[in-house]
Amino acid sequence: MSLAAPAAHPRKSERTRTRVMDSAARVLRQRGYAGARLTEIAEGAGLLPANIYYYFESKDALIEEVMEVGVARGFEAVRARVEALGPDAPPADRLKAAIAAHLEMNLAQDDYASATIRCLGQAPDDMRERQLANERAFGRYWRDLILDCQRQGTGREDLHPSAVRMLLLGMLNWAVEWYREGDLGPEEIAQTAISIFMDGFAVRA
Amino acid sequence: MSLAAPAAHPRKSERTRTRVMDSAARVLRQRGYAGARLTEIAEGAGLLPANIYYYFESKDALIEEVMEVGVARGFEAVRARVEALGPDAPPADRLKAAIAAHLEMNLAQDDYASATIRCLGQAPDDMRERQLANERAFGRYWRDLILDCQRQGTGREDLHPSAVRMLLLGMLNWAVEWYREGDLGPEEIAQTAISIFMDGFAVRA
DNA sequence: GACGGTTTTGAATTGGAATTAAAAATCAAA
DNA sequence: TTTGATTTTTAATTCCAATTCAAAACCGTC
Repeated sequence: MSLAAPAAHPRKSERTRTRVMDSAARVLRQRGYAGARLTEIAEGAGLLPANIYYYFESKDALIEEVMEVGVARGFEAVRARVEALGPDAPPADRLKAAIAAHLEMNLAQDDYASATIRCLGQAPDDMRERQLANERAFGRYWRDLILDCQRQGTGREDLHPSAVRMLLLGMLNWAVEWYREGDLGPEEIAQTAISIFMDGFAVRA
Repeated sequence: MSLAAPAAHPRKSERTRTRVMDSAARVLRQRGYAGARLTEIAEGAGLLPANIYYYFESKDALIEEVMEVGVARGFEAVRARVEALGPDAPPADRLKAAIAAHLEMNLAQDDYASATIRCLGQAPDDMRERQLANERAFGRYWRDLILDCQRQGTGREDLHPSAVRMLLLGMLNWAVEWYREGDLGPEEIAQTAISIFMDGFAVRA
């Protein structure tokens, strides 16, 4: 009558469950997979460690659920921003929008998305496998954004599309590691990333 | 008469100590900071876990030493490749050489360098502080490579140099997370990275 | 082949964090 | 206000990996 069945309680404690996940996402973003202690997560949610087990099977189950939400939200944010351009927007604009959305999402807004990025590499093998499977649709979406540019003639065709994708996503994802609130805000960083990725650092001849 | 005093033993066991560090670097690269078990490190070096304490104060001391070597080697590889161009090489060429060296070092050659990259974000706060201090010289070197391009007119001046540096290094460092031996080798990836970073993905008008 | 220093071993010990279980408290409704 | 379900607490317990320690084994040298 409980455990890992969120829908089983139409009751009010749904709220608490969410609070636990929010706290977990924050801690995970901050400390990474292995550094995250259940005690700190519980504290952040305002309850005792043992209590978490009323809502989640295990620590790993909690983390995995956070990561699922993270992927979903990241994907949604990117897609929404891209689709908002309308169906006839040029592929290059779509790609730029995706970059901005991804970066802003991860730097400014969502602990879930950035926690997911940080934890993927640290999670145990089986968990990572499942997670990567989850992200595949997201990966395809990026791949298509890039391929559309190439097909339409605005993206260079002499570059291996999947290398392009990985390098681009690396540039964006790694920002989670170094970004701290300060002089340069997420929007400026996003614009810089777009500018470098699309036009390059070199001065045009 | 031992412990953390490598120079105290001009004896032959210097060899074993190195073997432990090599193994640690490999495991660290593979599993990350928290995922690395002393047991696995010992096994990889062909000795028992307890034996490690004959050579190192603690697990953390071992890891920290690996990371120090990692930074040093990474820096050295980049600098060597850049300096090899000679003192009059154009800044853009120097920057390109640095990118290639960094990427190839981390993807193909050195467990120490890539272990360092992976672990930095996961290490405990005090250790990370010390490590970041260590990397500062490396960071300055990259900064200068970028600034020289800008000063000389081959690097765009409308971009914030430190944002450029972080995004570039992100693109390179993240490759450690996704790269697996396969179709695309380190050299091809390096060339793609250089091409994207310098000239951009967009087709020139 | 015995001796002192060096290195390895095996068998505890420790410590921290996850997890469990059962008792208490809370709460919503009858 | 009682009652049954839901939620929280308290107090173990378990588990696992790091660490310690004292005893052995090794090794070059006299």
